[in-house]
Amino acid sequence: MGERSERGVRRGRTIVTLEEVARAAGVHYSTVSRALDPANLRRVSVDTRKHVEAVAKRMGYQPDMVASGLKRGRTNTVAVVAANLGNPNIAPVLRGIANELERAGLMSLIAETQGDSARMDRILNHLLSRRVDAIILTGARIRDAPRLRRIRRQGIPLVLVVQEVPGIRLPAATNDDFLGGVLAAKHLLSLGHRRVAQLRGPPDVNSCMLRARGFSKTVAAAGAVEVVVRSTAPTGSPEEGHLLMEKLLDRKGPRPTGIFAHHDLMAFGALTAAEERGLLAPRDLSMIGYHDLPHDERIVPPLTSIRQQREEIGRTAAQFLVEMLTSPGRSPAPRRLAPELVVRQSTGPPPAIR
Amino acid sequence: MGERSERGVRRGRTIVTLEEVARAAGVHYSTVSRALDPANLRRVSVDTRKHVEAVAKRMGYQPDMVASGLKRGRTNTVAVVAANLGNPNIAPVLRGIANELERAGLMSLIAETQGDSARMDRILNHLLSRRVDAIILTGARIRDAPRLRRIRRQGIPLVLVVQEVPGIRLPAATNDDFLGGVLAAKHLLSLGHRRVAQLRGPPDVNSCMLRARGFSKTVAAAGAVEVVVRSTAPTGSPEEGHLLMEKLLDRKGPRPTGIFAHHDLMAFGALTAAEERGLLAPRDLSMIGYHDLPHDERIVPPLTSIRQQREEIGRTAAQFLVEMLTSPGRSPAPRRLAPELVVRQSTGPPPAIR
DNA sequence: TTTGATCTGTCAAACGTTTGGCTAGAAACA
DNA sequence: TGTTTCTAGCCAAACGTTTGACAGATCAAA
Repeated sequence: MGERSERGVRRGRTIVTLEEVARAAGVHYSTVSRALDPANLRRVSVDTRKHVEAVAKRMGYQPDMVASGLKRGRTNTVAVVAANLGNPNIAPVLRGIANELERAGLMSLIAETQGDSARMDRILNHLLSRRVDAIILTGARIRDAPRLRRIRRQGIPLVLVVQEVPGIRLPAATNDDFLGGVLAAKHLLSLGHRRVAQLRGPPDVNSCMLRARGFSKTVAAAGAVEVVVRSTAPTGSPEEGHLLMEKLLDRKGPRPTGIFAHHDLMAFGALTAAEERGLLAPRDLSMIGYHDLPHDERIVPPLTSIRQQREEIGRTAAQFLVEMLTSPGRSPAPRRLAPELVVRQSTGPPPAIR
Repeated sequence: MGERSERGVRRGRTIVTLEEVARAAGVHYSTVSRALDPANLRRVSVDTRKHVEAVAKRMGYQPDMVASGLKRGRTNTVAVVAANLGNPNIAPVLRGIANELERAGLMSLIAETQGDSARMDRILNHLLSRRVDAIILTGARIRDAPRLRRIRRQGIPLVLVVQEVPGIRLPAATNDDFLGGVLAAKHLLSLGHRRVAQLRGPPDVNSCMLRARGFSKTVAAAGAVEVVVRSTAPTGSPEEGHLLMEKLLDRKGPRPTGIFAHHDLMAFGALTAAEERGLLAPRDLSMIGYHDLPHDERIVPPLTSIRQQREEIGRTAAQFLVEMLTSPGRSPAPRRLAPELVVRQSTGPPPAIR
């Protein structure tokens, strides 16, 4: 084995090793290792264990998880890769994940891709290189499929959250966005709207596609008319909502009275665009958003929206992961949690029948 | 050295090691290590380097940063510990940090304390155990001082961001919150308000204390009257703003006409509370918030607020860190970046002189 | 020819753990 | 007493890198 360092200082940091604790406790360092490892109860007597624990505590011993990780091939760390931390939707999901993982003795560390594929690649490579035990990916785009396949081939457990990616079967915990679209449509239809429209999110985002499909299908089944306006920009910003709403209002023919915006922020912008033409909700049109952001209540008019079980979605994803880690080979089936309609004042009966 | 594993699979993960690349390339594994390390240019011929690189690439070699970290005592990873990722203020700061660190070849990984001291301790211990190269802490509370001293004693570079902690001298990049308070006061005073009040954030948050001080001092210097209302709850939520505003309006005597809320969300709640009593901004009172959140424009009335250089604050903190890592022993002086007043429609002249 | 010097590359010892194997002694059993 | 079975603890080999020490070529200079 050879000589071991006596200094206890490395790169300016005070570091106390097993060996040093062992010397102070008068036992072999492997005994210290066992004494401090709850899984190794049988190999060390109660007295020794107590003694070693006391010495370790006194010396401020902190196990080196890098060394441990190297030996064990496991780091007890899970990486959560998020697309955009500015998205107010994401924090509760991350919290659900972190809390559930902590219960399993795992630590979650978060990285942000900033919606940039190149950065996502760098991050994923780094994390693989770091030998994290698993990866949770939130906000994956449809175009990320090849990337995900590559990761999965490495044999590392991978779970999606918030966004599924069609064409690649991975454990995923998401909101049931198809149902979300259905709920939005049903609400407008039940108020009497017969001419409706969607302000769509980006086509590369699976959840938006699902919302759109759920909405359209429900509208069609009821025999109502959907006015289609193509989405353009890649984000769910107020600016985009404004733009799409203008496109919609610029169309010839009778204008739709019920609008479903795929994102609350888009709804904000759309409401502004409508107001600029003298159209007020809910008098002249009804607006329903998506996500139930914290400010929906404060804006005028308070926005009807679709609420998701954000924390629960995160927790579910974490549970999937723990399941995969404890029984390798398992691959839990994707699960979609039901959203809920939150009615506020931005929706009402259409002007005709008022 | 002994036999090395031939399998290339560990815990279900396909892992290719230096040794395997070396065997395939027909050289010693130390040569592979050197060939792939840009710092070791001189020890390996161009031909060998090219050959090794090709083989490594073909085999999909990914260096094991756990092993490397153990040997080098450095992981090229910086942990960013955030109090609350739901705070819309924080994402741009994190982005500034991540982008600046990436330029220095460092990766930032984020953990969230959820405002819980016990969790913060667990996270910090874990990170120290992980041997991260440095820690950036955002949103530290005043009561965290002992905790921070403990970390610093371990010799790990530690930088504060967004919040300084009085009584412990650490490199920190923050908004100049004293100046923020001054700006808010000056704005109200210049509109003609002579009777003002603050809806304060929690006293355990240094930046709120600074805002309060800057505001009070400026008001006093101008000979105007500040009506004091004690803060109660520990968060900057709309509910708290609502509560404090009610407390303020319940007081006897002439009511203040200019209100400075320490957080935009508090301002939202306060506006609602005022409206419930028939008081509208800016007609009956002026409201100025803090943080310039994205929704300030959409609410009614659009909120006058104080804007910070969020990304720049993050970048500055990261620069401090890089400086500390490259020249150990250095401890950059705290830096406070100037905020900016953003005037919207929630402020105007007081009713008396209207 | 010797003597260096310069390049390339190999050897092997770490880094701090974990863990199978081993052994000394105690306890149990015949 | 002799044999077996436990128990508690030590020994040392890994885990995959990095890196100082060393050595075989090659080449130039003396």
